[in-house]
Amino acid sequence: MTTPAGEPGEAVDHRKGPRRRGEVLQAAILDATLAELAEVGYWRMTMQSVATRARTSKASLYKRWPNRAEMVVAALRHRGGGPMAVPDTGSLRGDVLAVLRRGADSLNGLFGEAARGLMAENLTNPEDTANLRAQMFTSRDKLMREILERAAARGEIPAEAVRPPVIGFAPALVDHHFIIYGAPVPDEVLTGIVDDLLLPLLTRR
Amino acid sequence: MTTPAGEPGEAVDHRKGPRRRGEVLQAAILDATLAELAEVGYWRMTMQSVATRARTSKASLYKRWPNRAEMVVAALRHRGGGPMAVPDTGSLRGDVLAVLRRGADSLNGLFGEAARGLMAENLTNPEDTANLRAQMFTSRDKLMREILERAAARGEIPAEAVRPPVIGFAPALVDHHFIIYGAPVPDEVLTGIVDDLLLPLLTRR
DNA sequence: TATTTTGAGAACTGGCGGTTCTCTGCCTGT
DNA sequence: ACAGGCAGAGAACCGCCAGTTCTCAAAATA
Repeated sequence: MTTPAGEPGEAVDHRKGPRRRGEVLQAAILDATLAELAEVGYWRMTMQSVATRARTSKASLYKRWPNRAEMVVAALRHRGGGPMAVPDTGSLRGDVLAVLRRGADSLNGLFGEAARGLMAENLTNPEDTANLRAQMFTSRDKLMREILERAAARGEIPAEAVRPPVIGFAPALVDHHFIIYGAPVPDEVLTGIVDDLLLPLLTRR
Repeated sequence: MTTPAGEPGEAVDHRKGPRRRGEVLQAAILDATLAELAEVGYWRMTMQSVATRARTSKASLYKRWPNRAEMVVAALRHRGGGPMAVPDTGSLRGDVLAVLRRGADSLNGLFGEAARGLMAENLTNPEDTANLRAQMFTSRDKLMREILERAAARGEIPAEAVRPPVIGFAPALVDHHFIIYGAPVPDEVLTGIVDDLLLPLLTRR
């Protein structure tokens, strides 16, 4: 969130003034990307607007990333917010809700704005973004799996209930709600998924 | 600006063929839209390409619909394919699978191509398309509800299990798969949803 | 026949993605 | 210390498409 020179200031002609390079410039570009994303949203953000805000040129952007989508992905990664810690509330319900709430919170903010744009881009040319897609879901699935296995170890649910479709469907439904109805995803949706679907399914006998 | 062609300037009038109007023209445009949709897909279809294929002009398209999305919706409606009949296979599993398969088949074809494009458009400006969205889901939910209630009447499942989250989540998961992984949606995904999630959830005791 | 409506066709505006070209500041090797 | 080269700045440029507007003529109407 540093946003280097802040907002004001007229354009510094870096042909004369200090010229940034390498990491410094890269960071400035990514910060500008995040700022644009937050300020005008994915769809009003153009390569030119990012370049201008970072006080650099489009060419410098394209030297680093082949298109807007990859630049946005890099910006999100740059911001940090790595894989979330596995919650441990002591109960399956608490753990799952923590994961879903954290996911929903992300979608309600900057990440959601980006995700919305990237998803549309993905719908436009599905083949170009297969790896991005995979990468987005594996960490989440691993998280859910861990939670469920711990619940099984505690005896809260039968171990054989932890199967692939069960692992992924709760977050998928949150995604779906976000895609179809947009942000914010109400908390009732999350509790509904957990209490009406996931828990009944797992604790059946 | 200006450039009102002050002078006649020798117009090339090779518009000699019989000129269509009204409904005939409208139908030709919608057919051309469907053809383009099938041939090059939503994203390579341009207003110009549709106009050219229909042997008309962009102006005639914009006279009828404000943008590509609405034109595509009109084209799909023009093609027919109204609400599907409620399946009655005698078993809950059969009925639900019939609904899901029919939905998946739609997504695998022309409708899916259009839906992909419209969804991306929807992600772009969510507020402009709220009604379209609602219209798409209500009929499907009604269908599922009917199937579940019939199963409850047969005694296959407890009547109190038929609650809103349960009604909608199976088709939502099919959507999600389509959105994330594209078409075609494998049949194993459908049977997985039914056998690993929906049926265990409904028939638990 | 005279008039009105509507379609055809093309030019035009405006914007954006992406590329390329030139100029020049900054770094590095010697 | 200096030369050479790498890399960034800035702008021009290409292609593409959405959407608009203008003119002319064909079909409908009177």
